[in-house]
Order: sequence, then structure tokens, then C-alpha cells
Amino acid sequence: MRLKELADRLGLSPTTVSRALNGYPEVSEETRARVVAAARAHAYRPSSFAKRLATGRARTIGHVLPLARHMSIDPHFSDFIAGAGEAYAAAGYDMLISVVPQAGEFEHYRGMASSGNVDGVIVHAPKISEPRIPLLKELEIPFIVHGRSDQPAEGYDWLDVNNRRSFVRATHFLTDLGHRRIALLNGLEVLHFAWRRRAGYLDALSMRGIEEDAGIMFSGAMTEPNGYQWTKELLGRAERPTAFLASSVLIAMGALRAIQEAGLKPGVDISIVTYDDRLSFLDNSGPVPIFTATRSSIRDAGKRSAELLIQRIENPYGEAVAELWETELVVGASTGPALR
Amino acid sequence: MRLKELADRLGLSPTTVSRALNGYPEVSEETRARVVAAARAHAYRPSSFAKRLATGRARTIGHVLPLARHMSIDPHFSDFIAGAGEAYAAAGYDMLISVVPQAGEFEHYRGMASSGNVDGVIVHAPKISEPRIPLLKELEIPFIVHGRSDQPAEGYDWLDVNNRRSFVRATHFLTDLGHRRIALLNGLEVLHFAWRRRAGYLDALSMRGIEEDAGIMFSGAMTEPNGYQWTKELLGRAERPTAFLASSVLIAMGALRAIQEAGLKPGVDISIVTYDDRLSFLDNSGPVPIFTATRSSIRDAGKRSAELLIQRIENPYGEAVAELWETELVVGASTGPALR
DNA sequence: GCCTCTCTCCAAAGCGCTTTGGCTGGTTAT
DNA sequence: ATAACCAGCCAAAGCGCTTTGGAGAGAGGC
Repeated sequence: MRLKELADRLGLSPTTVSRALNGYPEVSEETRARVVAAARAHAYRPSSFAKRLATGRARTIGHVLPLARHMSIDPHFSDFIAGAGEAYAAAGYDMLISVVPQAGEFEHYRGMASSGNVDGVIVHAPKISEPRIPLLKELEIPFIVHGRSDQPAEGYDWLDVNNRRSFVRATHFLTDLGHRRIALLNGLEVLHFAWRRRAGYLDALSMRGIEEDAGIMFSGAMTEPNGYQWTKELLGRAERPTAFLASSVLIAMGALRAIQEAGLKPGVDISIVTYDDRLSFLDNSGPVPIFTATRSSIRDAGKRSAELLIQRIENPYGEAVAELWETELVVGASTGPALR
Repeated sequence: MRLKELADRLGLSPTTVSRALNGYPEVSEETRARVVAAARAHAYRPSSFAKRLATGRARTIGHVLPLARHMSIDPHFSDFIAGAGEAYAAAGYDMLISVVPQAGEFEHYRGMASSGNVDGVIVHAPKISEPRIPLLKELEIPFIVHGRSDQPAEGYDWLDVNNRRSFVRATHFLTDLGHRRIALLNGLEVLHFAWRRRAGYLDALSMRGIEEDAGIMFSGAMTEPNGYQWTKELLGRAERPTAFLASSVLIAMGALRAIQEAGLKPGVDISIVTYDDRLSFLDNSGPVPIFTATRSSIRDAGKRSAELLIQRIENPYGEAVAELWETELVVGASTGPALR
């Protein structure tokens, strides 16, 4: 069923039908009701392409995932898009995901701009200095950064978590318990969030007069095996850390495995605090969570980012918007006083 | 830069430019070269909507994720789409992901059909009896099922893993080691894959003359906490299982945590075999994998499913295609002979 | 009674492509 | 030399919508 056909059946012009369905005032309420009823009855759905061509709006948001040959895809991503997808559905937007070889990422954004198949994008995993930001500005594609960047630091929309404070608090939680050798199991530190977390950790140590030790700071993909590997290595050392600070529940899981394998008791012999994105498949809530954690839902972040981006698209020249979320610090079973 | 503008600059008609760029033979090679060069120079990219409207092909594949209010999104999904996305990129297709409230799922498919914004869909997580299959046939949307269904069992494209044989082998691996009380930690058994795995497990037991025990069979979302919970409960029983068969590395991780927490040694006191999708963030390879597992890459499955679907789209009336993949059984550190 | 509004509706142009159906001018066959 | 053909190009229609610029019919004001 196409618009013209529907109009013919109703004895109306396509113009009127279009207006009736899109809520324009130039049509009587009586006619509108008739049109709407007929549209429903015939399950009429406008051709999305015709509509987009005519309006110039894609009603689609792009997410581009650069993917190296055998690099892993970030599992945090699935929860983020679950949230974003919810917001898109509510606002009538589509979500377009492109997996592109890392080398072609920039070219891909240029292609998006000139083919016009999205009217906004979400920038994932920004680096400390993020070249996609000036690029998207140049291309005049509306965007929002999930996270943010130091370079440039402003003049664009972003939604981030207070990673630095989160890790200051987490670290102090451990120092308050008497821990002084605290290992850091971090994400990739070219990424802004990981860099900030490290900064928070270092700040917190220096506030307590604890010297940093590069030998107990790790950085890499936030996977279970990495958490395990790093922890295992640390536990083998003569002067081993009494506590671990992890950047993801996945890492923390790996650490926990190594700790238990070594016959140590988590929360007694060794403490773990982790950052918790509330990944749906690694739920760390319940009356006594597995891990003491600083917590913020990445799914909610996805939802909110999508909402803000849609606002930006509908009002391209408004002032830049930024949201900084705080995390909550929840106490679980993985921490206890330092043994001496 | 639009087609008409490009044509003007070249002193050609839009017709010729279009044909030159799309490889039609009615244009001299010399002209084609000029056109291609100019297009590249001006970074010309055809408007995707205009193209789609004119050709009637969307060059887009849909994935729909039904999402209940606080239900978790399947983490296996991110690896699947990483693979699928690769195939789409190679073939010049876009990937459209819709998150829809569970109740609206069918309506959403109808909408896709009449708005024509995708020209094929991938059906995820088919049930034993899968209503989306007849629906999509009725709507005449090309599709492929990742997995398959018993109802209907044929007349459509699918790509599945031999779940049944996989679990027969896994179970026999354990019985060969002398285990007779083997718990099953399965996915949701309304889903076809989980049901088949259960069938394989039961077959294998009966072949060895072991009676099934509904009390040691669990079914639910494949998350770490579920694996932990189920295992913890089982370990508390008087006659506890000596081995566990898990449907996902996530479940196995939870089981492992419970086992270690109980002070037992995996692979010695208790054995675990798991199904391993090769999730990128839970790598179970290496010289000695954590878990003995039946293994098949869900990312590869995503890639191949996408390829098959594209073939189907380009040849809608060909014979139905089905691929049944076998898993490999790899031995890791989580299994050993049954203690007596 | 005439003029001006206002309310409804419509015809037609336009969005940026593809594709059908020519139209040329040069080659080849007769 | 003429007819027949072909390679190479173009004009125009069409994809299915939205939107601009009216037009016709009542209603209201004088």
C-alpha cells in the first residue's frame, strides 16, 4: 500500500493524506480521522526512503565500530546499545551500526557525511586526544561523545562518568582499610576514561603519601583473561599487593579466579575494588555484591546519550551540552582490612 | 556534490555519469575513467536514499532485538554482529539494529516489510517452535535463522551448530573419565539450541545407562551469576555432582567461582565442560585452556550467516540453504577423572 | 449584495537517483 | 552509394514521499 493508492481509495489527494498523517493543521479533524483509520486498516507504512529523500532527514543514528582483524569487540558495547536502542525506538529513530576496518574509519565518516544516511553519530571510546571530534565538526555531522576528550576538551556534546573521582574514592576506600600496596588493573590508557581512572588512582595515593609503583600498574583490553594474567603475575611476586583496583568487572572476575586458584580468600587475604558498568550478564548487585565497586549503568548512559544526540539533531545550533555522572560506591564481599 | 552537479562539470548527462559509476557497458572506457576520476576528486557519494528509492533495494539488513523492561541483552550478540558486520561491510550492506519492546516485535516486522527499509533480516535465538519463521515467509522478507527450529523444521535458510552432538560428545567425555553424576547448567530451554543440548546430554547419559535426574538440571539466562548460583546450590547437597556441563563460558565462569569458593580444585575434585562460543572477552584458548570445551566461533557464525543472507537476497527463489557446523572438543584444565 | 477571510483541499514541483527509449554519427555489409 | 548496424551518449519518466502555491466554498463584515 502506497500513499497514492491510499489517497485514491479515500477519494483524496496524496497531499491531504500526507498532511493528515503527519499532523498538519490544514486538514479537518473529520478527514484526519478517516485517513488515520484507513491507514491503520491497510497497514500503510510510508516508504522510509521516499520520506527521507523528500525531507532530507534520515531519522537514523550511526555507530561506527572500528575493528582490527582479530581484535575483540568491546562487550560493554552491547549494553550501551541496548540503552541507546531503547531511546531510538521511543523517538522513532533507527540505529545503524557499521563495522569498519580500523584504517578506513575516517573515510567512513566522510562517506556518511556525503551520502547522508545518518543524521548523527555517537562517538565511542574517545582517546585522550580524539581526532574524530574535529573531523565530525568539519563534516558538520551532529554527534555526541560517550566519554570525553582532553583534546579538544570542549565545544561539543558529551556524557561521561566522573572516572577520576570514582577512582579516587575507590582507592581511598582501600587505603582507609589499611592497604598500601594497591595494584591497578586498567583499560587501555590511550583511552580517555582509563587515563582518568589512572589519574584518580595516582592522586589518591599521593594524597595518602603512598609512592606510586609502575610495576603494579597494568593497562590493556578489559577482558577476563587479562585480569587473570596480571593478577597471577602479581601474586607470584615476593612483595605482592594486598589489594587490586580493576577497571571492569570482567577484569575483576579474572583477578578473582587467580586469587582463588592461589588458595587465597578474597576480601580477607586480598581485596578487590572494581569499576562496575552494570553489565547485564555480570550482575554485581544483590544484598552483598561479589565485588566492592564504583558503579554506574552503561545501559543508562547509552539511553541518555541517545536522547541528548536526538536533541542536538533537532536543534543543531544550541549550546554544547555536557553531563558528568557520579558513580556510587557500593560495598561488597571482596574487600576487607589489610593484613599485616 | 550531487550527481547532477558532477555531470554538469564533466559536460555529460546524469545518465552517463550514473552508468559510468555503476559499471554499465553503454559508456566508453575513456569516459568512464574521466567520470570515476572526477567522482573521486570531488568525493562524490550518491545519496543513499535516492539510490534506494530508485532501485527499490535497501542494501540494509535488519536485526531486531526484543527487549523486556529489565531483561538483559545477550552478550553473545556483540560477537555475532562483529562477524556479521564484517560481511556487510565487505558486500556494501548496512546493518540496522532495532531494539523493540518484546510485545511489539511482530508488529515491527510488519512495519519493516511495508516500509521496505531492510531487504533481509537475521532471526536470532529461535525457539523450538518459532513463529517468526512463518511470519517472515508471509511478509516475503528474505531471512536466515541463526540456529534453527523444529516447527517449522525446513523450507528456510539456517546456519546452526550441531548442538546435540556437541553435548553428546561433551557428556561422553565426562562419562569416559568415570563421572556419573553430571549436572547440566543450560540456557533457556524454550530456545532451540538449549533444548537440543539437553537432548544430547540425555541421549549420552542413556547410552551409558545413567539415569537422568531432573534435580541436577538447570535452565535459565546464560550469565555468570546464574552459573554461580546453580553450582553453589548443587555443591551444598549431600550427593553432589562430580561434574558440570555448562552451556556458555559465562555460566562456566560462575560455576568455577563457586567451586573455588568452596575450596575445591577444578579438574581434580570437580570437572567442568562447557560450550564455548569463543567470546572475544572470555578467551578460552591458549596452550591449556581454562575449560575443557566444545567450541565454535559465534563471530564466524555471524559472518557466515550474513553472507548466506546476502546470497539469498540476491537470489530470492533459490533452494533453501542450511549449514550445520560441528564443534571441536578441546581439552583444558577443568576436567579430570572422577574421584571415588 | 459584494468583498474579504478562513477553512479545506488539490495540482504540481522537487528530493537525487536509475532506467527506458531514443537519437546521433561513424562502420560495416551489400 | 545506400542500407543496416552499433557504440556512445542523452532526455525524460519514474521511484514515493513532502511542500509550495493556489483554488473553491462558506462565513462574516460592511
